[in-house]
Amino acid sequence: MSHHYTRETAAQGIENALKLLEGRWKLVILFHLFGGHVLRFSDLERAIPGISQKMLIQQLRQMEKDGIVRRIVHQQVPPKVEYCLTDWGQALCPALDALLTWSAQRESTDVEREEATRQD
Amino acid sequence: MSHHYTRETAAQGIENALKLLEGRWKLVILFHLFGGHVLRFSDLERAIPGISQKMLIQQLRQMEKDGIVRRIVHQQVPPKVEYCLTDWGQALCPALDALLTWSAQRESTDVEREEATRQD
DNA sequence: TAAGGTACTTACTGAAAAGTATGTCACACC
DNA sequence: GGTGTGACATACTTTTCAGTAAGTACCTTA
Repeated sequence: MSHHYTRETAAQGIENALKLLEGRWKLVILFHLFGGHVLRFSDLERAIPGISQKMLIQQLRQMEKDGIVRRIVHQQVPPKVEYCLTDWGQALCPALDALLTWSAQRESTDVEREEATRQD
Repeated sequence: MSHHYTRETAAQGIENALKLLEGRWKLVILFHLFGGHVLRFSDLERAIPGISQKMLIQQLRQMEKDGIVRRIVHQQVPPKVEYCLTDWGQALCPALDALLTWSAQRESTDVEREEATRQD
C-alpha cells in the first residue's frame, strides 16, 4: 500500500500521530511498558510517582482506544487489571528513537550560532 | 558523543522534543518551510487559512527561540520579515517520516482485532 | 459485622493554551 | 495632512487540560 502526502496531509498525519502521544503522562507510561512489560494498574501507579489515579486511568484508556495499549481484565476480587503494549505500540520505538536522535543532533549543527536574529 | 538513556531520561528527552512540536500550528508552519522555502510573514498568513496573526507570530517566535526557525528582518518600510528553517529544523524530516510510517503501519498490524477488551 | 484491598468514577478547581478584537509604529506616497 | 502597508503587540474571553479530593463496587478475611 503506497502513500502520497501533500504538505497538508503530511502535516495532518503527523499531527494525528502526535496527538496520540501528547498528554502529560503518556510517554512515561509508554516507556514503562516498552520491552513487553505487563504491569498492573497499581504497579504503574507505584512506578510513576506524582501521577494520580484519575490521570493514570485517563491516559491508559485513551491509549487503549488509540490501539497503543492493551488492557487485560482478570475476573477476580479484589480486581486485577494488567496493561501492556500492542504490537503497534511497540512499533513506536524506532520513531521515538528518530526524535531522540534529532534532539541530540542539536549540538552538532550550527544552531547555536544561528540563533541570533539576522538583519540584512 | 554517545548517549545512554534510562527509561526516565529517554521519556524526558522525547517529551522535550515533542514540546517543540506541540502547538496548534507548528507542524503546519513547519511543512510550509520544509524544502528550504523562505516565506514572509504575510505569505505564511495567506498560506495557512484560519490562523490568526497572534498565533502565527507566537508559534514562529517559539520555534525561533527553539532553534528550528530562522528569522530574517529586512530594514525597510513597510516592514519585510522572512522565515525559513535552520539546518536543525530541516533535520526534523526523517524523524517526522518515522512517525508517519508508524502511523501508516497501524492497518498492517493486528491492532484492529486487538482492540476489543480482553478478559481471562 | 466491620475493615480492607484494587481499580476505578465523579465533582470541583485552577492553570495554561488558543481565539477574537483592536491598537501601534515607521515611513512612503498622494 | 491624510491614507495605506506589513509586521507585529496587547487586552480580553473562551476552551481545554491537569490536579485534588472524595466516593463506589465487589468480594474476602478477621
